[in-house]
Parts: sequence; structure tokens; C-alpha cells
Amino acid sequence: MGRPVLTDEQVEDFRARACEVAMQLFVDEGYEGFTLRALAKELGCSHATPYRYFAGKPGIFAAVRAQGFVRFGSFLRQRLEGETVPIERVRILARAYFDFSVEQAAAFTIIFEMGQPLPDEPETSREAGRDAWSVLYGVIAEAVDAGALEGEVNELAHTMWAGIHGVATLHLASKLAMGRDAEAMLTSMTDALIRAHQPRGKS
Amino acid sequence: MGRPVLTDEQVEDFRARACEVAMQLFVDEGYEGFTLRALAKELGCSHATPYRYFAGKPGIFAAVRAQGFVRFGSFLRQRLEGETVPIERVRILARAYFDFSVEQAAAFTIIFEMGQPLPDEPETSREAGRDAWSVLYGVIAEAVDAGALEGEVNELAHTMWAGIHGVATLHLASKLAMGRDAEAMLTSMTDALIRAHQPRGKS
DNA sequence: CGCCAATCCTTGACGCCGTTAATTTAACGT
DNA sequence: ACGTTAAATTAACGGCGTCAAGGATTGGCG
Repeated sequence: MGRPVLTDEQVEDFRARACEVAMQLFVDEGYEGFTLRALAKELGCSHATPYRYFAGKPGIFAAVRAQGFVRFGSFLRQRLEGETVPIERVRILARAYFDFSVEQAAAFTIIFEMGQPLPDEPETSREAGRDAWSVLYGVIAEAVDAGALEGEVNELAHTMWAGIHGVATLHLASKLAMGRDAEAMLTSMTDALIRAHQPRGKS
Repeated sequence: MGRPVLTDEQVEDFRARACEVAMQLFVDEGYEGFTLRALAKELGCSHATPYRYFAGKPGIFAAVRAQGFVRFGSFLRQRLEGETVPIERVRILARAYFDFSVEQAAAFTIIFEMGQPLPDEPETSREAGRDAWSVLYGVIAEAVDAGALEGEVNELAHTMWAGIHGVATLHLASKLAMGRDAEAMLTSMTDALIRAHQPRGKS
């Protein structure tokens, strides 16, 4: 009795393509102006077709956010490749976090703004979020293990995260242009937080 | 030749009332679901009336943001009243900033997220923004003058701002619930940034 | 007093949106 | 070949932002 059935692969293909196009639309027009119908047009299908693959517009947002998380984690890991000195890895991570917020502003916005994750958020999204977090946590843990930083790792990682995140978001909101450029801000923040957690006996 | 003319006061009254109601709607349903027509209904007027007083929906957003800035500045100032010890004023300011982001989440979101200010943003908004900033700057400057903190005031103020802002926004995005509560995060951040800018010769 | 003209507000319309129901199209098993 | 059934399209509904047109309303002037 089965007649035309889509392969799981085909389904996943469509979803992936849709996410990619949606992300590009976010980049082009901001996620506020994102339109299901524009996505469908760009995809070359009817405006109701996406409903077979996503749970409406919120479903697409969730899917794109999950993809954004993955990109974020990959981006951070890639930037860290090749550097082995723990404290330098901390600085590189901070720089990568900030750069991502600029170069991939759409993805960054989707991840952190755009309202909190819906209750029906797919597990893949939370998982990807934990992945990005684990990169940050790992880099801090290494630095503490190596004696380059002092403190409770979890607290330190969260503080570092919030500090960098603050610089990135303020810059994104273009509230930071009051006489200081963002790069200098990032350096100041990183230096301050590293200095604050210096092992005792150094300036 | 003039016939029925609205007093400037009446116009300002309407604008103020509209802003107030709009803010409440933001609180109730989030600014994403905010609707001009719902505002009009709540105001008891026709759905086109607001167009006489605001430049469409973006105009209302701008007006509400300006009001949010004013509230923010007032909130910070009020919390600072009564405290005179410079370094304590820094801590109180941080706490006030964070509390505002929680207690007045709608206003906070309107100010800092919701896309950057439009190019035609009224001067009152930028002015109010500068006002809130000047509170922060002033508190930091006092602390530096009193010798409780060391560093270039502008850099220090920006760093402090970004750090607190990061804690507030991460908390708002409910990304902070990973084993640490937000209050502890705020304290960690404040302490770290104060420690990092301690005058030389102290732990 | 009665009209005029300027102002305010409402009504109605347009196009676009998200979403769902009905309908058409296409591919397999028999 | 054909009925069955998944997939996609089309059509429709209500609601949105926005704007043009048309009623109210009111003060000044003859």
C-alpha cells in the first residue's frame, strides 16, 4: 500500500537546505523581517511546503538556532587549533567568541537573542549549546590545571563567558561606540578577568 | 483661520499614555507579539489614530525605547541614593543594573535588544542613553578619584558596563542556569573586575 | 446665529503575513 | 492498469501595518 515515500535522507536534505537559506535570509534582512513565504520562494517551493518539514515558523527558528549553535562550536574549535599555551588559548577563545558575533552576526543573534528557546526546543539544540559551552569550559579548565589561572573552574568559566558576551552584545547593539572601539574593549575585558584570577604572588 | 487645535500638552499626554500602555503590552506579550491594533484598542481609539502621533510602528518603538532609557537612568540613580562609600556605590550600581534587567525586563530588552536604534531615532533617546551612561561613568570616576580603583576611567567604566551587561543578558536569555545562579554570577563578576583594578599593593 | 475652514479621527481598503483545509499531482504495490 | 496514499500546490481565513478618503468637530468671522 505504500506509494511515494521520501527517503529520510531526502527529508534531511530539504531541512538542511531550508536552514541554510533561512540563515542567509536572516543575514540579509534581519530575523525580524524573515518571512516563511520568502523562504519558500527562495527554496523554489510553495509557501505551504515547509509545513511538512517544520512545525511552522517557530519550528524553523528552532532548527536554525540549532544550526547556529553547531556553527558556533565549530568556529571556536577551529580558531583554537594550533595553539597549545593554555593562557593564550583563553585569549584566542575570547577573540573567537567576539569575532563570531561580528562575522556571523545573524547566527549569533539567533542563538542568544530572539527570545528564549521554546519549551519544545529539539534536543539537538540544547546539545549543541552544551557543546559550545564545553569548549569554553575546557579551555578555562586547562588554564587552571596549568596554573595560569586560579579559582573554581565553573565560576571562572561563567565569569569569562559573561564578560566576553557583554562586550559582544553591547557592540552588536552599537552601544559601544562611545569613544572606545570594540577591539580595545575586548582586550581590556580579557586582561582584566585574567588579571583578577592570577595565581597569588603576581601583579 | 485656525479652528480645533490640540494643545501641545494634550498631544504629549496622548504620547505618554500610549507609551505607557505599549510598555505594558510588551510586558504582557513580549515585544515580538506587540501589535499596533492592540495598542489602539487598549487606548480606546481607532487603529489608525496612533499614526497622528507616531511615525508608524517604528516610531512607537523608538518612543518606548526613549522612555525605557529614562526609567533606567532613574532606577539607577534611585538605588544609589544614600550610599556614599565610592566602592560600595560601584557594587550597588552593578546590582541595580542587574535588578533592572530582571524587574523591568521589557524595558531592558527594548533598550538593548530589538535591533539597533533607527537612524531617525529622536534626540531624546540618545540623550537618555547618555544620561544612564553618565551615571555609570560618574560612579566609576568617583571610585577612581577616591583611590578605590585604579585605571583609566573611560576604559574602566566600559569594562564594568560590559561585564555587568553580559551577566544580565545571559541571564535574560536563560542561558545562565547551568549550575550557577545569576546572583552569584553577578557577585563574581563585580568582585573580579574590582579586584582586577585594585590599586597596586593589595591582594 | 450660521457658515466656513482647518483639524482630528474613523472607516475602508490594499498587500502581505502565518496558518490550515481542500485539492491536485505523482509514484508505488498489486 | 489502477486504486491507494504520500507529497505538493492552491485557495482561503483572519490579522497585521499602512495609507487614502471621508465623516465629525470645533473655532473664527460675517
